[in-house]
Amino acid sequence: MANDYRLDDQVGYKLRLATQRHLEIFSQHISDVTPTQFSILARLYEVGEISQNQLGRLVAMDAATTKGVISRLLEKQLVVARVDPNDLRRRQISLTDAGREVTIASIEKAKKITAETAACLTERDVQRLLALLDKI
Amino acid sequence: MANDYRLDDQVGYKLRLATQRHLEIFSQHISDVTPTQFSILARLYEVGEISQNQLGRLVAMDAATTKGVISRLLEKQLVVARVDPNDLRRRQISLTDAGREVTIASIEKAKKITAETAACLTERDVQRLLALLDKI
DNA sequence: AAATAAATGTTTGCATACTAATGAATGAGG
DNA sequence: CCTCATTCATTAGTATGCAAACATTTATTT
Repeated sequence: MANDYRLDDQVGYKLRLATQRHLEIFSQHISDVTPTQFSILARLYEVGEISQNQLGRLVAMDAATTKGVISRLLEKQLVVARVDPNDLRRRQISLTDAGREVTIASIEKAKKITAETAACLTERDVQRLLALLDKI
Repeated sequence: MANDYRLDDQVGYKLRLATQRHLEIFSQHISDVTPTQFSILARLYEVGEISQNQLGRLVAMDAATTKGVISRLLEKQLVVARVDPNDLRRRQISLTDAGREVTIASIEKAKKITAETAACLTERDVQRLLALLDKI
């Protein structure tokens, strides 16, 4: 029966709504970069200079998506790219000074974002949610 | 300190990964419509003929996004649109016979998708996850 | 060494998704 | 009846995100 199917109770639908809500909170706190761009910056801050595709893999983005995100970060002069002399296929990406500043400042704000997103949840709820999302 | 921030432990990041995984599972089972298109179809199946914008609101999409989704469903001839004679601004949307068939068939598949997405979760986990996502 | 395979990055095309601006139609109040 | 705010739909612009096709470079195999 198709009549006992409730869209509102589906995991995929709820995931979209939760993501929607989170993106809204994000943009209220951080306006200079998008969530996706922030992921790249935060990861780059963790690992230092690294090739473009490898960086993309570290944040679970495919090469085409990564290309676009990096292009926009290059335009904003938050990162720089240079060809790897040891492997001419690779573009090594690294943070600029401005990029490092934005990243550090954003990380502080991101902590508030995570807190606000999970405002209705207890600490245990958050851990539980992360664990459940992990299993998917 | 920015050093105690772990991207991998953030709700937003995990939401993106979980959504990614779910979209992959979805496309493996249902190839004729996208998850977004399916949401529209499923809701339309529930409520019957309704105006385009109102339908969009019922699945939490803004007018611009709804417009694109409906256009593609019209091209596939799964829905039809007619101007509401009582309000010339409105486009009333409804399922075609083909659309109804696709919707019913997809709902059956969607049940499997939800099951597979939550394969690593117990029934209680799923309920808990839905409740947690709801709170966000 | 030559042929083959694999990895890296780019481009194009399609589908979401949001903001802002626009135009048409409606309804409420004066 | 007329104005004005609101609603509805569309359009343009920006940003993800994926798949597929491609060129370049590197690694492997024969």
